[in-house]
Amino acid sequence: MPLTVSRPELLVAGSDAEFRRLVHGLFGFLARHEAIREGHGARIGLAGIEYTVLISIAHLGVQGEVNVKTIADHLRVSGAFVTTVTRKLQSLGLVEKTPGDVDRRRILLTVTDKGFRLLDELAPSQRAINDVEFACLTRERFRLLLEIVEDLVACGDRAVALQRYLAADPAAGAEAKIL
Amino acid sequence: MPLTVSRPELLVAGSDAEFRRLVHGLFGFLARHEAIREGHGARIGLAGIEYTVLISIAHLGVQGEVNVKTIADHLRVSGAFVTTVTRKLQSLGLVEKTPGDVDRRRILLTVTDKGFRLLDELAPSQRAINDVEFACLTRERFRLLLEIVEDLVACGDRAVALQRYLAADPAAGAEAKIL
DNA sequence: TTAAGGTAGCTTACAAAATTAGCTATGTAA
DNA sequence: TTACATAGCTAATTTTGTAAGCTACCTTAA
Repeated sequence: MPLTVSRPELLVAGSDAEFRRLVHGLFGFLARHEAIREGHGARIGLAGIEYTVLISIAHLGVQGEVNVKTIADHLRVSGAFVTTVTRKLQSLGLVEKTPGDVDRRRILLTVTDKGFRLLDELAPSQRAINDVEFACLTRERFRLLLEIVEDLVACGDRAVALQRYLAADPAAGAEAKIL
Repeated sequence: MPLTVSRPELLVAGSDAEFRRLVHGLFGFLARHEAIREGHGARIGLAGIEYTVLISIAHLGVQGEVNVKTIADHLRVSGAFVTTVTRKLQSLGLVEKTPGDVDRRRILLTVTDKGFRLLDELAPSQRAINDVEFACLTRERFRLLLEIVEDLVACGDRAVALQRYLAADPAAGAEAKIL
């Protein structure tokens, strides 16, 4: 098989196997994290994504106004989907949707008292489970990991941009060999 | 808002904001990685998941036999979905599906010459893009990150197990406070 | 100031992606 | 054998995204 990376820092004995193990590990961890979200939701009678939307509204609400687009961007799902999920949360009495005062295109999303009570109820087991999920992080590892991940996000953006550029170029294959 | 973790190693000035930033960053990076997979696929006329299945069959094939379940487990998708995608790849002449010889329930998946040619053709730009995506990884950071991620996967499994245990227990809320 | 064109946010209706459930065939162990 | 487990497939269902349309807002310029 051809190599999937060429930077020598990422090759071990000329092989990209370790590199691919890293990527696979990242996906594996995220899959577990999603399973745990699903479980948190189940504990309070919600689907994983419903719980995630609810707690996101609550957390983002601390720092400012939250509308449909805020949540869609934060969770990387479509706005239409946020419309659907928040309507369900509204019908359950956990979230309120009020037309914005300053900009009436925006729908202001707020968690109701009932919603907060539900999140409070969940918090103890959520903390216990998160503590186990991240038990392997020492203070130093936590600091390092956060730093690396934020750098990776920035590099990811640049990689997406490069890909877009190469896709536009008809002779991109040849060009890629030079890069 | 109640805290989502309680380990002091993960709290900064009594706040879990940095911790949540880490989790959000991990999801953000993976989203970019998926976008890049989509782009790799597009370059060879495949959807992202089709490209991913194709290259997974090729890579896993190096180490042993690959069947539908192998891929489903590796990519964490349902077996039924792998059935669908591999049928498409088969109809495109990129993958061969042959009933297993020793166990006739298993369907042996192999990449055809045409499939390998496609992957070879893609490889240069794939390498260029991956090099950019992971440009921020020094040798030492790569080593550290791989180590941390594999530990996190193991902790994730334990967290899922704890969650299952707490879900089964009616008085789990109280118990979680003690943990 | 106000009319016109453009943009942004939300929703509705529809389409696609992916899962679950149920079925058949094969393998395994009592 | 009989019973149970596993692999893959098909069909139905659920989940999520896309496209179109509506309303509200924001320029610009007459």
